[in-house]
Amino acid sequence: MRSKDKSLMAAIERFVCEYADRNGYSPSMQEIADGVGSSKPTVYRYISQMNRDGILEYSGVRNVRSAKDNPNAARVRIPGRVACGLPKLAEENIEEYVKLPVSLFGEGPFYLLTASGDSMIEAGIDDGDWVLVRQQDTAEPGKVVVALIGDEATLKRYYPEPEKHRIRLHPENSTMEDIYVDSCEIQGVAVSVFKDLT
Amino acid sequence: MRSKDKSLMAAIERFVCEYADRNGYSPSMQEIADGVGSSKPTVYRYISQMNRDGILEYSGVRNVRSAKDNPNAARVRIPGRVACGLPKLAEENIEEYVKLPVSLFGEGPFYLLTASGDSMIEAGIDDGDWVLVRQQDTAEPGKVVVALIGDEATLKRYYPEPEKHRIRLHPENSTMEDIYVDSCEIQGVAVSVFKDLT
DNA sequence: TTGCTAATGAAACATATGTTTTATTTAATC
DNA sequence: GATTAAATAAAACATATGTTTCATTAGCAA
Repeated sequence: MRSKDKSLMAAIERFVCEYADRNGYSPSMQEIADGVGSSKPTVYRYISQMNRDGILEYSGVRNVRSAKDNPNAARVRIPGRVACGLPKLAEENIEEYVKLPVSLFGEGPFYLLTASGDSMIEAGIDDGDWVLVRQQDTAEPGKVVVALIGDEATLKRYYPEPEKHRIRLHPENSTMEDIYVDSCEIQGVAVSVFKDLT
Repeated sequence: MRSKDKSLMAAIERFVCEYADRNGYSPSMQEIADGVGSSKPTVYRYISQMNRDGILEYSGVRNVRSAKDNPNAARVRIPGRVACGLPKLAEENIEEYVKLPVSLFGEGPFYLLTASGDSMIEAGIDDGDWVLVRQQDTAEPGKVVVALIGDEATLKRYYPEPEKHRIRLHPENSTMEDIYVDSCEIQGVAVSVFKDLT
């Protein structure tokens, strides 16, 4: 019983990354085969397997990319800018994608919201600002989260109070009261604010 | 005597950029043709011409890219983060480059500064924030500019008062006084603030 | 060693893509 | 409107690329 060569897998992944990094586009099966000293069918089988395993993404001619090792830009989804601020993240609601440099904002998955209201002005989040949100369903205490309260998604600072079996959601606005909920769905953690000055 | 359709050229360039930005790889001739409502041979001829003209680079299957690398991403320089805030824009002082989507921040040339001090807190610019600056040596009244006062570069709101032969530089901090200068060198206009929330 | 199983690579195959040809259409000019 | 030259698009063509087939090879176990 033989098993597929792990070192060949690693070599393919490395070659794909380096080729894309150097040329800006993906290599062909033949080029990969030449690069790693194998044959086209073997590379094809490996890449198909690695695609199934999620190690890299393969979707047609000259389009194989490492799943994790994104170049240096994180893909950011921009949902339709709905007034209430509720992010509809179903694929069909995505208005556009942009890329933001990992070196400044870190790794995704991200989406962008436009902030509405003044509940977070003391955290520097004003009405109309863009908020870059890393999509995740948990958060560390004290982080600014996108929390689903009822049907509305809002930005609040997140303070779980497990000893009281509740969660405190803190608006960064001294004229507003904290909100207490038994539980809430976290849709992401705010990473950065983009404030237009023009 | 007819001449090639400039708007089709622009459409092809735009389609190529948007496709690449969205998908991460180049479109095929057919896809471009469908996208711009033309035919494959026509697109081929346009792209060949545009390649000769240096408008975009075409080098084989599924590899056509805008010559300006990626027009949907503006190249942004990040100078060394010097404490005093003075942007040293000589090429050798550039620490790194990042790319930011034109759709969010507009066209460059940009550079990034880290804000220091509290003179602009009422404009939402706090100590440690990133400030995206479009490099230019003039500004409209009321804009936040990077102004060189003596040897120091500072962020202030720009109010020329030509009738008094002076320029008023306004800190967005009510505890601070306006600064009046006869003239000052403008190094750029602040476009956006990136505020880290993590 | 022998037999078995799986991986491999050469070749054949299928498909996608790029390129050229050619007839047609379009727009400008007279 | 007729003439002309350029641009266009349909089709044919050529090539590159991906995919499958199949005989061979290589490893593993008894």
